[in-house]
Amino acid sequence: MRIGEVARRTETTPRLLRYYEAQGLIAPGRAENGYREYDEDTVGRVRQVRELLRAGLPTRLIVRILPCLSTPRESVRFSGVTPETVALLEEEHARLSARIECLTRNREAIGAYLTALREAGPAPAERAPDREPDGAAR
Amino acid sequence: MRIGEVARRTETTPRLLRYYEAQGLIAPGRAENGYREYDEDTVGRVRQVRELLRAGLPTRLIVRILPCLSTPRESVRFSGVTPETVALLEEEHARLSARIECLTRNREAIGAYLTALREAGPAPAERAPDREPDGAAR
DNA sequence: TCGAACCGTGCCACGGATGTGAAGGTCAAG
DNA sequence: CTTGACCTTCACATCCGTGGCACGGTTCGA
Repeated sequence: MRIGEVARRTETTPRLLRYYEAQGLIAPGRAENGYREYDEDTVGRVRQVRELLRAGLPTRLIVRILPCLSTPRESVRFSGVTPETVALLEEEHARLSARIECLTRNREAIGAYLTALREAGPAPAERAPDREPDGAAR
Repeated sequence: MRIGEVARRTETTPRLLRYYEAQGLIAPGRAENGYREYDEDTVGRVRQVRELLRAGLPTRLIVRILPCLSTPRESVRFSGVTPETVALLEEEHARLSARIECLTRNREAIGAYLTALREAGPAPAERAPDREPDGAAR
């Protein structure tokens, strides 16, 4: 598969795919004519990268955790794992946990606030009930 | 309290506090001589901001959710909440959920990988079993 | 065979985010 | 007066994601 098709299927652009390659996030092969040659997996991989980026992870980090996530689980390439790699992963694992915890705490705070709002008075009799009584959330 | 003390107590710098102010994250008063005047709450607020930033939230977002989180829960200032604000909060709530979900999924993938590693062969008879048998995480 | 569409490289630049640094002036106190 | 904390403003650095342009090679169909 060539770059254009991958771009279409991942809703990105060739430009961005080359950028990701430069960042070490994907590593396509090359055809004889110099064209990049992508396999099927790339599409999923790119999607995962994008998802992680949207979640706020920097590419640096993604580069490091992706190898352990993307390749098929079956083929156990546990052989080449150095203790350093393990330490790195454990560190990232902890980092992610901290991040998740923080986000969860704050999400819950927002949730609680919203709940309180709804209970305390959806319309303080001010003059409001004029629009459609049902508030379609966006 | 002046900027230097806040900086010390939040482990930041005056520079950064001015920056946060420019971003709308804090809003100190001013003394007659032009010096910024911070109240006690600022310290906690700054800490929370930093935490959220570390968790990967952009300041834009923090600016908007912070007002609902920081001020004391008792004094219910539910009065001035427009429907727009509520919608905004709901949106952010959803966004946070998505983010958390994504991070959780990937953290678990890392966790699973690590577990598999440990089970498959902590040391392929190379020379390892020497450290404390219990792995204190981190 | 010719052109269009595609791919390649390299480079420059923008825009926003999070900061940091430095210059130059003011204020308060020893 | 000198020192240190504070003020403002301009600039710079980095990262991430993009866009653009130039310039050349490849593929494919009319």
